[in-house]
Amino acid sequence: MISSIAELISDRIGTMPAGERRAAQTLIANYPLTGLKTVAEFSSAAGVSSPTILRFVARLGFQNYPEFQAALQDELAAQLQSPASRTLNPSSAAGAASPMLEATLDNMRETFRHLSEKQIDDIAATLAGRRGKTFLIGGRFTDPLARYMAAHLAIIQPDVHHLAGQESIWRDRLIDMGKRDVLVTFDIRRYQESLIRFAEKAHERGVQIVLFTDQWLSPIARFARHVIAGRTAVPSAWDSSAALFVVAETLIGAVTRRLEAEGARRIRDLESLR
Amino acid sequence: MISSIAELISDRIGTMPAGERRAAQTLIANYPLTGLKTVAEFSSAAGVSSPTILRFVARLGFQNYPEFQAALQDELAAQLQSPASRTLNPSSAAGAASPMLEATLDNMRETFRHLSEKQIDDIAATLAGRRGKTFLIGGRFTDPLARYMAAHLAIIQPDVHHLAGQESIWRDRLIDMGKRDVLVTFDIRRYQESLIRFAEKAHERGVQIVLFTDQWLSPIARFARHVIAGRTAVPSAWDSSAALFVVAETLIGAVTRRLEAEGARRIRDLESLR
DNA sequence: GGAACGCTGTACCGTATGTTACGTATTTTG
DNA sequence: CAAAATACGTAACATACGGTACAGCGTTCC
Repeated sequence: MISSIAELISDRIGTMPAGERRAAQTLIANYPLTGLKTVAEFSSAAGVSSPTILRFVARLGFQNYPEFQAALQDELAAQLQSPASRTLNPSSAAGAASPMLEATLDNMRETFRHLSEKQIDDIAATLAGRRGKTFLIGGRFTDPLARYMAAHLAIIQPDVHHLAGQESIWRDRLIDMGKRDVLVTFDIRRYQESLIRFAEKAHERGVQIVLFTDQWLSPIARFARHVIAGRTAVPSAWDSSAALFVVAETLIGAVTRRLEAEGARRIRDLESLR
Repeated sequence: MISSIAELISDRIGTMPAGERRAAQTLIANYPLTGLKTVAEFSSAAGVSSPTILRFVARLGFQNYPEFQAALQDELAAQLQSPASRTLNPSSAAGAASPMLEATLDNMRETFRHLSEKQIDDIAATLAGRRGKTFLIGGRFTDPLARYMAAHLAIIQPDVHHLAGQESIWRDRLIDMGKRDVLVTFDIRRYQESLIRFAEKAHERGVQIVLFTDQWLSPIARFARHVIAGRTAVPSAWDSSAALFVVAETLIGAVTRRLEAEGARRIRDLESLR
């Protein structure tokens, strides 16, 4: 059963030629506003010509463009009058449609339920307040998270390093690490021996360790100053790092806020370098 | 402070003559839809003549009718993009311990609302069904997402490559790309010139492009076979890639399920290598 | 490799739309 | 009560909007 135009589009988008597909994608991207504008605006937004837009709406079954717009407006009217209908849409939005999404959302709520604001603040203070260096490292699947965090932190403060590549390469960096430094580690099942060894050595040198792990806690938790335990279970062959990702983003935001005063100048300097 | 047009109207409705007041009332009655229709429709709905409508919008401070409609559309766009502001009372926000988390959860729901299951399936089929190679690339902040996806896909199928490092290095890889290959690109604001150029060249070689972008669509959308538009707005100095991350995980899961039959042997082989 | 097909954009057309001028009705004020 | 001012609608106008014909191009299928 196809009730909305959006569904109609995603149903037929596969059978459309390239140009019309671009039209469909731009419309879906911020639905339904683009469809309420003029043909010329729609076409230039999609990067195609006007006739392509008209052929697109014709393919959807509308006689002409105004009829298409009227349908969009009717849909919008129904939506605005009963906001509940949007959350309760049984076909696409509802829970059962994407169990993956639902599980992920649950994971995040659960993760943050066990994560107090004070904890976030403390960790942000650790990352923002220190005078030493920040190192980030991750495991096989979590290394991208370390990179993501490093990419942001490196902009707002100096001496942020992501440790990549061979294990032997990190080990040599240990010599640079001391009590004033922080090591942010990502490690979820299966926990990697090499990471554990490295974290332990860093800990012995007095490095403060911030650990992102799953709810079963990597062995690194023994050495860690701060531990963030995210939920990872989803109906998939793989574990999900999404909850940890969101915590990482939250932390990036918190650190940024703390450094805003001193960091603003730094960001301005960076902008001027471009 | 008057922020919305509705407020502006109720502010000035007292000083309006009878005809314009009727126009104002019919517009408020089912706001803002009547204002998006034509002057003739608006006027007949209000039971007045066309010029009265035009005088009405002129009194509100707009130069002409299209300008008035554009303002309404902008307002609507802002409203539709942040569903939280409508369902959640911004002042109360009892459950919202972390506004960052709430915004992120909203982003995900909103992202998946615009993303049909069929679309995911189509993209998964593209990634799983091809006989060619898969390349992944990302921008400054999204490159970790490309890495994350590559780390998983590389396990369940051969010829998965993450493109990293200098632009000149990717460009040389273009020579390996052809019609049977797929390029997964991550690009959010600010869109990177180098990525756009690269995607365009790949497109010219017949490579199928799967694009992860934000709701404003990277220019790469013009060349893309599939476009995933994720919501990125959060109360932070940075944009959030969390929604795209979850889509990536969902896609990884979908591809894995598709390859399970043929891929099972491969995974067994990998296990035995450890 | 050639031919047929389908897709896309350019250029043009008719028309519906927003806009304006003007005359009439209605209200307001002295 | 008269006269002026304001408000409103009818009708004519110009613009720009949606729609169409056609040619070029790429793609696919013999």
